[in-house]
Amino acid sequence: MDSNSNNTKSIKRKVVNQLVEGYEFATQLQLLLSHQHSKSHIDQTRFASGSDSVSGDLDPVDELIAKILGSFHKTISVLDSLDSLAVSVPIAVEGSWNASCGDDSAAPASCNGGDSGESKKRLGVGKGKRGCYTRKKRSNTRIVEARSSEDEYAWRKYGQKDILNTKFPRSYFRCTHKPTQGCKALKKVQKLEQDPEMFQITYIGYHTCTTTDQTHAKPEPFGLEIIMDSDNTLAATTGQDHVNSKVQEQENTSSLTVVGTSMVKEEDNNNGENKEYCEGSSTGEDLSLVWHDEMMMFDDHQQQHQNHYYSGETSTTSHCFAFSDNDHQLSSFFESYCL
DNA sequence: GTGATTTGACCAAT
DNA sequence: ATTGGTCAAATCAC
Repeated sequence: MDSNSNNTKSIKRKVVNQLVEGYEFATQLQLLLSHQHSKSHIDQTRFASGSDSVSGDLDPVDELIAKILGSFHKTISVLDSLDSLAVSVPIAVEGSWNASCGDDSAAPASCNGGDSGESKKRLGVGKGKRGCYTRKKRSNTRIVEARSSEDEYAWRKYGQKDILNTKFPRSYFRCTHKPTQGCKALKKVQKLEQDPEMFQITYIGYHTCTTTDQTHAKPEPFGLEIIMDSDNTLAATTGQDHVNSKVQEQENTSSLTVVGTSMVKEEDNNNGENKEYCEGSSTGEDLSLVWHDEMMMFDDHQQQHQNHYYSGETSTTSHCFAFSDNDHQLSSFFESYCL
């Protein structure tokens, strides 16, 4: 166990280094972006013309993004090795995920063999599984406000419901790949009453599918602004200056901060199936993806999409990284780093 | 014919 | 008891 802890220390050191590097890149990127912004270098055309930059000009932004991603990927692999050491890595992207682990996976408690026929299956059809499921607390949710409910994932609607005191119904989606890959990602979409043009999208869990129709994430409506956890406490914002006021209001509620963070997109490929894949067990991969996402959002941001993002992952406000309190070494490091 | 959506029923959490 | 979340048959769209 001792060698293990030594190992852990050195790995953590590596992690810190990588993250610091990422942080620096991110800062640079932030500067760049704000510059571009002030030059009103907003290429909406890129969005309109269906994607990919007219990219003759591989601008420094792209370069930086690549660096950042690289940096985070390194981190992830380090964390992975940590994981394989069976060391409990507290770096955990926040949240009581473990608590909610088993999430969907857990077999319905009372539904199985139960339901010995009888019941009130008025719809007959001996399936006897209707409405049969166990509801769990899900802490790993991210709430987004966006102009469109679309994103780069393929979702399948499985329900709609009128919600008390709300004007618009809420729609329920699950990943299209659930049947084939056991992907457990879910999302709920509901129009905002104040602004019916906007949708509040709640993402629950992460994609475990190796989905590829994620084809170069078309610059969909995403453009991050706020990231909050399911409790509505601020979790992250982009590093942008113009963090919208909503965020600011929330800011004092968050103690830890991070530079870019947000939701995870490209899940870990430990395909849900057998492993309960506690969504968010955060082997660190989450983090990278998170970052990747964030970058996309930065990009989108240029398109003036004012979407709000909340997340249950990591806490953040603007410039520092933070980890769950379990990892004092890291969090204190970043706290001081950020001061 | 196949896959996606709709919709009412069912169930768990509060 | 109420309400949100899920199931799955029916229906729709391609």
